[in-house]
Amino acid sequence: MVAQRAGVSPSTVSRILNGTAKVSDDKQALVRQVIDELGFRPDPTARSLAGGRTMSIGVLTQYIDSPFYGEALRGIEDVLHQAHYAPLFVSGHWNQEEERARLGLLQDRKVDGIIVLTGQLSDETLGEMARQLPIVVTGRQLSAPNLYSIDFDNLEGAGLAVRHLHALGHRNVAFISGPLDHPDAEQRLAGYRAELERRDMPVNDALVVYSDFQESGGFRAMTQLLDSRINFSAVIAANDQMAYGARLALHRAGLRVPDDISLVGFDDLPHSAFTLPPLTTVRQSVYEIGSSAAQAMLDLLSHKTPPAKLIAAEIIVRESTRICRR
Amino acid sequence: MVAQRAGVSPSTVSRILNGTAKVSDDKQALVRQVIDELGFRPDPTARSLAGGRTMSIGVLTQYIDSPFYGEALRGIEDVLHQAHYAPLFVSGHWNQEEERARLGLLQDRKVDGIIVLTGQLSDETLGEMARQLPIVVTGRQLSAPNLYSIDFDNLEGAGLAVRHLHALGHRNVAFISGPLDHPDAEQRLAGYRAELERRDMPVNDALVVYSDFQESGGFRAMTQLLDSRINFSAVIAANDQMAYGARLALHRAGLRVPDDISLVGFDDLPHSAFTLPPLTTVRQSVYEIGSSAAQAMLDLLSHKTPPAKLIAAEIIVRESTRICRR
DNA sequence: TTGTATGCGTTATCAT
DNA sequence: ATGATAACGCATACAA
Repeated sequence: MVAQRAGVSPSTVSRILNGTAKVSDDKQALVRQVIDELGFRPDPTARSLAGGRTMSIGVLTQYIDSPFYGEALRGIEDVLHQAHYAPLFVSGHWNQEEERARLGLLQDRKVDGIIVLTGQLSDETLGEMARQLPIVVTGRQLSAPNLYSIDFDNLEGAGLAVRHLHALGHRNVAFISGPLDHPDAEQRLAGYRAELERRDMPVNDALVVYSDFQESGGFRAMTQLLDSRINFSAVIAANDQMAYGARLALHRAGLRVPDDISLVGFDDLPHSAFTLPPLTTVRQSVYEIGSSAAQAMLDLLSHKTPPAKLIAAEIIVRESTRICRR
Repeated sequence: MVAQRAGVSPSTVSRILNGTAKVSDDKQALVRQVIDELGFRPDPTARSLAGGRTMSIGVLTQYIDSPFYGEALRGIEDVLHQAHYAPLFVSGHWNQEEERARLGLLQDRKVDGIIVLTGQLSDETLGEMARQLPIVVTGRQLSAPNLYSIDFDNLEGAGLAVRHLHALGHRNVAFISGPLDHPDAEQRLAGYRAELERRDMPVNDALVVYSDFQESGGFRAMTQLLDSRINFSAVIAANDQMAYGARLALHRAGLRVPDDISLVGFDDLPHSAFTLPPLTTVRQSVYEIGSSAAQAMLDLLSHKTPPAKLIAAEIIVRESTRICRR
């Protein structure tokens, strides 16, 4: 510790930096002066070894370049940074083994807590981990000590889409689902079905087709729907990316949106306001789920109980939907 | 070191783990066995303090959710992970001060090297930092000891776009540029101008309009171009996002793409194959710039000289361009 | 080839 | 209120 050039002991300096105990004002001032004369910066590495806290939070995402979760990462980063924590991002690639491995890496690096964005780990695994360090997880609804979960209101979101279409007079509404091992996909599909029943609209398994949340998958799904010759006047895609693909497939088939078919997406990606036609879609604040998750982590870290929270959905009506004319 | 339950000294274990020196095969085997009996994992935190290496590489990006740089992050992550390094991502938000601050954070955390994705720092600043630790930077062309730069061939990329349009008979080609303090923007514009001159096409400042690399900015830029009543049959946008916005503005103005106006973008974002019409665009492998940057960092770390590299561009011809019929 | 001793920069536990 | 000292978990220089 170069700062004992101030003529005091290392511990005194440490106390000043951390506010651990009272230090007389004169020494306080002296040390602070020496500190910025020398441009001294405490070494987080050593701090971790000694103090046990690394001031970093592990964040398990699936793909670091996911257009969907990207905003959540930003929310996490913003909130954490204010609290002088640094996020450590790792990717699980929707693969259980990889998720496990990366989580191990995070534990090795002694992160102070872990935020898990969805993923495929079992609730038990998460519960066990929570005994080691605080966990915040999205896309689930479970609670355990030291574990906090926060989720989108996917059910409501999908319901909103159906309601909008229903109000426009649509009755036969198809659904392009994501992969069912993906919690968001499963919930969105459930929300669609529930709302259909609530409104006495036809619930028909043939109206549901499964895909992969990608543009190309949406294209294939739409093609499949068209080929099946089933009757529908509107389609809901479980995310915007698939909606883009579906929209192109419709175009290739000579069908116009929204004149022939109404289309609604899910997520409201930045691009969606600029597609042709601009896409009607369900928006959930992905940024907010990130920032709330980070805030919850901060709460957990200071032994406060974070408030329960469900991120609201809203429907953004643009030009890809219109009154059903059949 | 619990592993001295194997009856050997801590140093021996350390040697085995790091391959620092020869160890007899029998002890080798014994220790390894004890290691995974105990499920022992070396603590990176302590390793850093003692060894001086943190096995982590700082990555300065601008926005963690940038649709453009996202793939680069993935490339970095993939390569680094194989070499047992972990990336530490921080965002500069296109703001010099923030970039500086975040870089400071990285240095504090004792990263072994830093990868800078573009940004606004001066070459000098970077050069100085390179005296402290290895730096890899994209979007510049500078060389200094311990500093490696890698870049897209933006000039060639823009040239490719012009050449494609020229071959289709277009002569009056407008250009929607990004902000000029952005290196990529500046180079792409220069490439456009150079190719125009090379082919004796009209170089007219009124054909160039400046924007912000966002969809909304592309919309405004296109509107501005249309309002100016200048004559052009094709437009190049300096990135795909602005092309999307421009495309919508064209539609609002009752102009068809490609029938009335040809449009080419830049970046080939995943969405671009699914827009209406699918977008002709210049592709550069962003993933590759990430992976190459990471590889270069690894080379620097092992005191090898990374090969000079310029990431090639190619034009992806889809349906937003066609023969000029004026 | 292997063991011993020392140090990395800080926090924490004692004393004082 | 402050200082001395141990400890964090490993790497490394040196000795054997």
